[in-house]
Amino acid sequence: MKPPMARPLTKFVDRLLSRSEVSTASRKALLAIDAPIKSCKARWDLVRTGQRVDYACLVADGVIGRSEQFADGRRRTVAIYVAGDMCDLHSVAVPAAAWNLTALTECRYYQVPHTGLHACFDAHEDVAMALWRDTVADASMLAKLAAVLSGLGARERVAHVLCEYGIRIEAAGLGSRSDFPLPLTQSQLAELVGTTPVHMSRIVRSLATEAALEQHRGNIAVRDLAMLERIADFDPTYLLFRENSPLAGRRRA
Amino acid sequence: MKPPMARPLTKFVDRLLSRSEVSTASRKALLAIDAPIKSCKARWDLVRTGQRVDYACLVADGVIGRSEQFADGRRRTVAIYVAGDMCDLHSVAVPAAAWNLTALTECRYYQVPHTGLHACFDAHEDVAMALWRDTVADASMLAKLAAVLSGLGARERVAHVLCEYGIRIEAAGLGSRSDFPLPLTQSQLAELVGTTPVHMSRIVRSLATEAALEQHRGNIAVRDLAMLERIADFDPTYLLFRENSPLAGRRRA
DNA sequence: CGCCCGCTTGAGCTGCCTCAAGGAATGTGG
DNA sequence: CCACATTCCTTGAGGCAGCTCAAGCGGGCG
Repeated sequence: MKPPMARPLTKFVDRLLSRSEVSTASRKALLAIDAPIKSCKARWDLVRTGQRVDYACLVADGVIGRSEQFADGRRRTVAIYVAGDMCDLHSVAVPAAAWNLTALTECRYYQVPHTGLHACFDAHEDVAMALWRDTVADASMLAKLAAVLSGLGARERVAHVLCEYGIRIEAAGLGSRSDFPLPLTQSQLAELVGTTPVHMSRIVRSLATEAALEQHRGNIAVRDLAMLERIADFDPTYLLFRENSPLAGRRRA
Repeated sequence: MKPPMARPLTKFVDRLLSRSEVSTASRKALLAIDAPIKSCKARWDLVRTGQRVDYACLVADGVIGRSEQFADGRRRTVAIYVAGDMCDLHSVAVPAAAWNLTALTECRYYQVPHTGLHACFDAHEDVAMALWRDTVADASMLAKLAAVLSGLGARERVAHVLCEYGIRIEAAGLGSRSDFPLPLTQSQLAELVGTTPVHMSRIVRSLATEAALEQHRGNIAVRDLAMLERIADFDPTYLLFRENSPLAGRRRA
């Protein structure tokens, strides 16, 4: 099996470009970074709370979740990352993790050395801003999730997560927002939206009729996207895509 | 009334130092930034969604909340900031706000020009890292809140918020974690922990007996802090204070 | 004084959780 | 190829945490 792309950071650079301007020189520097690729099975912890890392994980394939664990062992997922996402970019600034990264599906990922990122960061001011901006986007998604968790009912929360995921998948070029792969288990989704697996099942059923969801072997097709977005009260502004992008938000007078 | 300190960023620099190392030269540069001070009454929106700003708000006095608004007008608060916090540091990287900043009490705050921060950021590498690190800490609190909101009951959520707030107040030198000012309304707290004001009232009562809380004119005294922390399953690691700090976490084998 | 705002208390309703069991799909060993 | 385990989804029934609606109460302030 040959590597999926010659330059590990290709997809990540695309991601940065969806939010920031980055000069050609800076892009070259980023693409020059080399990073070993790893793979792991579902349920594997890539990083554990307290662990000190000297690389950041760039998802190449599969879905990775960031979770917090309570004393009794229960976990809650607070973010999910797909191909092209650098799921612990923050680790460059804070090497001792205060979170867990877990493979939610079988995964491949690059271990991008901090040294490489740091060098780019120092040498190219626009890279520093782009990385910072991406960190902010990540935080913005967390803030949104917190708001959604505290303010909406379970059905609306699920709808919201689906909307966000769809757009991000589209941004990553892995599908369209109305038809995309979603290789997660209902239990895993439940852990993300703060419900139980049982209730999740009922919600999915109800959304399936209301927004005309169709599921086929790990994929989701949304026939009535407008309805889904209305249920979720969804506005993609918080994803911080560039204003000229078709993915940017439109609402808010 | 004379200004509370000659250099607007004094407290902010202290804040940075609680998480990062910053050289004396860099500190001087930060302290040299000048910023106008403003004041406003409770309920005032300092920044609204969609607004474009060229300054960041540094809290001098009072409490400011970051909130997300739903289509029906309901708001949920996802973060609160006290004196010394730069509550939209992110705006340096993302000038178009995707959030609201609202004064929860009467407030004074500095409008710190982005240009000044940007200049420091460019000239001093350690400032860039420190700012990034603070952004990450902010995100870490959001992640924690999301986890707490989705995983704990209302009573536990309130306990958690109190623990976090207490430590942050202590870090800011405004009180101790077991006796601190909390000038927020029960309705405002409810908005932060995702409950209703009515239920908030009952929770406060129950915590008051369990963890021996005492309230006296806008202040809270926690007689049984250990109990409160146990209820909340609280571990301050996620606040990312320096490891040698008395505020850093200890748990997690 | 009277108004408004924040807190409290009560009573009834409901969204969601819990517990429990059964079924489909996939994998594993004999 | 079949017996069996495991994982995931589904469905039902009962219970509770927390919401809603409604009313009363105290304090600050015009």
